[in-house]
Formats: sequence, structure tokens, C-alpha cells
Amino acid sequence: MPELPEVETVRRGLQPFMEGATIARVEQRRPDLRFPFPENFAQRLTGRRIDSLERRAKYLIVHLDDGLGLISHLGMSGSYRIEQDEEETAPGVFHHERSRNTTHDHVVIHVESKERVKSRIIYNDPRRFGFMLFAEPGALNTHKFIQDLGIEPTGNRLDGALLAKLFENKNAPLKAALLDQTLIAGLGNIYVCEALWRAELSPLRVAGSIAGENSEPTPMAERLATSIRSVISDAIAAGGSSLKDYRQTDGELGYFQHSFSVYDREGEPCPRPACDGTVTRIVQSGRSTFFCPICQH
DNA sequence: CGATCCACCTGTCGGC
DNA sequence: TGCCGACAGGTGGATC
Repeated sequence: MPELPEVETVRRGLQPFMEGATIARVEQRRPDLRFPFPENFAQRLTGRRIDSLERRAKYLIVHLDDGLGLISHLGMSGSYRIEQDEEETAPGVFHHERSRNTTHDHVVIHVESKERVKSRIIYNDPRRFGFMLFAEPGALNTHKFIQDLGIEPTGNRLDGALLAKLFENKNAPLKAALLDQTLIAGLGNIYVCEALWRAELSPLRVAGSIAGENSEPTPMAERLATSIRSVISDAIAAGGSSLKDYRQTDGELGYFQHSFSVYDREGEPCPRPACDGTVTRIVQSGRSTFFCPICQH
């Protein structure tokens, strides 16, 4: 599930428990996720204080007090949750906590805050497409998975002119160009579909066609840049999207899935006022694309 | 170099 | 019920 807004939601959920806290113990319950864990994974984390928690594209980066960076990617099905020891429950009072599936809890990080509050930060990932790696001190920006990432679609740096420049001479369809993490970093299948719908642009259109003749941004490039920024910002504000049983770190569901205009809405009427199109599903480079063939050109 | 495809996993859902 | 195939939020790495 996790695209940029979901990873940002996870970062915000973990931050109060991690920043300034000390790692007391790490349980690594299997040798690998998508990749093997680094040598001495648990040992190198144990005893460290956590300086800060950063997000870059869909990566979470935990900055430790010795300069080490823990790079965490959630893949398709990774999630974090927080657990704390419950208050003493009165005898005979049945505790109605939702039973949790702990089958795929692969890493448990035991932390203690400055106020001596103890928490467990648990990484769960059924499909194990996620991974955890180290960036050695000072080497984060030259890490092979980080160094080629493109511009963040948050803030206001991504405008029509920059987008036109990025897509200039690209023959790939817009859908593929928007998913290319070396151009724009953090968009995934859902938010690409949603941004293209907002911009009234077809996912099949050649990416280079939105760049102007002499690098002048076209109205299409301006619309797409605005749409990308708005859909990402709206999704972050809603706490991301919950698909399947994905939840935020506090167990709350994100709400943005209720705001999808086209994603996973095959056969429904196009929600654009005065458009009588039907949301259609096609497959592009092996993945579903949802769009309205009437209003998206 | 850039552009395309596949592999990596488990779980769920719909159809028969 | 049960079985089987299709599909799911991503992307590194192989291959052309």
C-alpha cells in the first residue's frame, strides 16, 4: 500500500516514540526480508539514541547518534505498529483488545524515551518486499538506493516548468514516467492514477508531449504539476489510504481511500461533474491503470 | 547509457 | 464448502 503519503503518515506516527529515545534491544526474527539484514543488525542498533526520523520518497530513514542511518522501505505490505505495556488490569476485567496477527512480525525494536517510557516498535510485512539496510555515517546521500531519487512532489518546487523539463523527449506514456522514481520520487500506482484524472490527462499520452516546443511549460504541464501536488497533499492530510487491512501506527485507518476518484473504481461513473464517462481499467507495464477515457486526453 | 520486464512473497477474492 | 487463477500499495536487478 505504502506510497509517499502513507510513508509520511507512518513517519509522523513513529516520530514521538522514536526521536530522542534510546534503543534498548532489537529482536530480528528472520535472516532476511527482501534482502538479508546487514551484518550485526541488532548489535549496531542496540544502545544508540535516535536523533531524528526522516522520509525520502517512500523510504524512512532513522538517524542514530553515531551517524549511522537505518534505511527502511515498506515494500507492498510493510507496516509499523507501536505497543506499550498496558496498565494493570483489574482482576476479572476482560480485556477486549482486537486480536492481532503477529505471524509476520519480523523486527521488534524496544525503545525507552527520555521520560523512561518503554515502547515496542514492531515491523510487520507479510510479503517481505520491504527491507532494512544501513547507510554508514555521512554516506546516506551517496547510498545506491537513495542517490538517484528524483524531486519530492511535496512543497512547491515541482511546477509546470520543471515537470516539462523532466518529461522532455520521453517517449514512455505519462503513467510510466510518473512512476519513475528517478524523475519524481514517491508517487505510486494509486496517486499517479488520481493525479492524471485531476489533470484531465490520459495515462497513455506520451510524456514528452506535455513539454512545450522551446521548454515553455504547456497548460498540460502546469495542470499535472498542480494535480500531483494537490493529490499528495490531500492524501497526507487525510492520513494516507487504507487498503486491505493497512493501518497507521496507532491502529487508526487512513481516510483517503474514500476520496479516490478513479483508483479501484472500474465501471463506476466518472465523478467529474458533467462528464458521462465510465471509469475504465487497463494494464500498463503489467499494472492496473484506472482512468476516464472521455475526459482524460 | 536508457528503456523494459521479471522476480521476489503471502493473502484475498471471485468464479465455478 | 473447496479449489484455482487473478490480482494487490514496489522496485532492484537482469537483459536488451
